[in-house]
Amino acid sequence: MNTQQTIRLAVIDDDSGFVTVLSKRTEMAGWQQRALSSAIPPEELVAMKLNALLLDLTVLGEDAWGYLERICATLPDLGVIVCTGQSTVAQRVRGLRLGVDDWIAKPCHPEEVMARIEAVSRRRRRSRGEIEAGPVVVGELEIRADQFQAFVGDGSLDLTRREFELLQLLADSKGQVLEREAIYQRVWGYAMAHGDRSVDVFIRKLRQKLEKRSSRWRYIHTHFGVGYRFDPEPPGGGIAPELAEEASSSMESQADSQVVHSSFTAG
Amino acid sequence: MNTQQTIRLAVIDDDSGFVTVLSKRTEMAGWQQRALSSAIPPEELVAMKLNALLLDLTVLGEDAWGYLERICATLPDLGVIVCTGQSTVAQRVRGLRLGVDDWIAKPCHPEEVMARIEAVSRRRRRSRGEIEAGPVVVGELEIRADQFQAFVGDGSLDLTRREFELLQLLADSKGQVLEREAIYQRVWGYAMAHGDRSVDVFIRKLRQKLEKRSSRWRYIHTHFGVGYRFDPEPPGGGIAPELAEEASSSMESQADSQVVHSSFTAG
DNA sequence: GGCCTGCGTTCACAGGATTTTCACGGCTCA
DNA sequence: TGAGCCGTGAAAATCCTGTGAACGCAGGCC
Repeated sequence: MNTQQTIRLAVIDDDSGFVTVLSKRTEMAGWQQRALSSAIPPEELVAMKLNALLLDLTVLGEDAWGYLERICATLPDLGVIVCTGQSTVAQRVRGLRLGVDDWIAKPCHPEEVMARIEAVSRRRRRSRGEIEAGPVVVGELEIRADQFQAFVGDGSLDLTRREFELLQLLADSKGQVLEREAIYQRVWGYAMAHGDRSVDVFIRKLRQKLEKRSSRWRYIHTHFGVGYRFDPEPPGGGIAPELAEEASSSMESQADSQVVHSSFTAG
Repeated sequence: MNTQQTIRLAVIDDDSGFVTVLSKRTEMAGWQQRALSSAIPPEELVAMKLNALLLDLTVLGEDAWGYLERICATLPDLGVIVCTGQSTVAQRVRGLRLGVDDWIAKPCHPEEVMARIEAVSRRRRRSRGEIEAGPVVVGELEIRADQFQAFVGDGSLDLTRREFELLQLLADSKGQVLEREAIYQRVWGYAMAHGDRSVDVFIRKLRQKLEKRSSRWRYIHTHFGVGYRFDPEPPGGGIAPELAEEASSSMESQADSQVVHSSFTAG
């Protein structure tokens, strides 16, 4: 089950011997490694699309904890591994609670460091779902990821990049309620800032382009206080609004909630 | 967001001193811990619905590696942490590559062990796109934490956020009597003000949406002067005690029918 | 370079949905 | 039987979402 994965790794460490030895091994393993001599803003790390970040606390200097915290908050999907020569239990606990994934004591063997990076990165396999397959069809909607285009019934939708990625995510998670934070995380690639309304705005744009008439939204449903759910109503959907409420439960049981929950058994 | 996560942990270790100390801390943190003296089949672990498994390799004896491999294959969503007194780099690398998430050297500080378990669970959860656990099924009720949705028999319940979180807590504590303070603490995330009736109001809302009208409530039972208990079975003495114990999962039986009060660490 | 255009982001506000509070009456238990 | 507790309906307060519009930025064009 352990398919070889290509890992994009950045190392922040001034111990050039260690970095050199490690980079040789990672290169042999086919990883992409980037050596950084000092801390760089989390925003720049976002652009690097890393799987993992290995850093020596001593390089960070004064604001090491603050930096760690910003990193973990901004890039919750990034595997963060700290290595230090000396550290106390309290420090390690603090770091791990802050969001660090692993904490290694130096001196350490490159092979073990790599194994730990792999362990931490294993999760990436599934999280950023590989979405290359054939066209996705949901109701009257058809999404062609390869062509970067979506079609609804008669014509093609003219979607911008973000709109398309959002739609793709929604359609890919048909039937599931997605939290705003999760949407933002997966479409934008980093954590949502407090008070950010971008998701809402893009949902509106999508709705405008996607849905015909608007007594009730047809594809994108709001879950108050939570997020949004993408689900096409049963075809032929001429339910009168006042009847809809009565009918909804039985309706949904048939069409709506065939939502497969493959959740636990990933087998 | 909500409070810290409740972790369901099993420990396979014969070092009773270590296990005892750890269990005290985990209990204080509100985790559910189960101590096992020897390896048990992966299938039985599945039933425990664990977040994490902490094990000492030496307890496993001969077939330690085979057992580890089976565990990791059968329960890909379980966080596995190995702790050993002595180990070589090769052993650690082998374990980590096999699917083990973290490898800790003994002696180790309980607090750090817990922090590492948290880190591993956090990561596991993220990898599934914030999926907490598989669908929880209680009687005719099914709760999908990942989707913020609950289904009862024929259709899906339309629950608000608080309602859902309350239901989730209740179902997760099936059979236990929960004090109002404890409920409030764990759903709202902070202490309940004197005279606050919010819990009662939300219990009513849940009952309205959950239960068919009948003389007695079917799922949520009131314990006068104490709180509420969630149980699809008839209250008190519907089934014989020994059967009841058999029926509930082994993890839950230990806490079964005992009052849980608000001994939660604030913050 | 300067201008135009399209895109993504941010802001403010109104309308609604949800949550909290309150009052009253029925219920439980000593 | 009485005091305290719980269920309930509804008002009040709070919070969330939909929406229009403005802003800043980058790329294309003259």
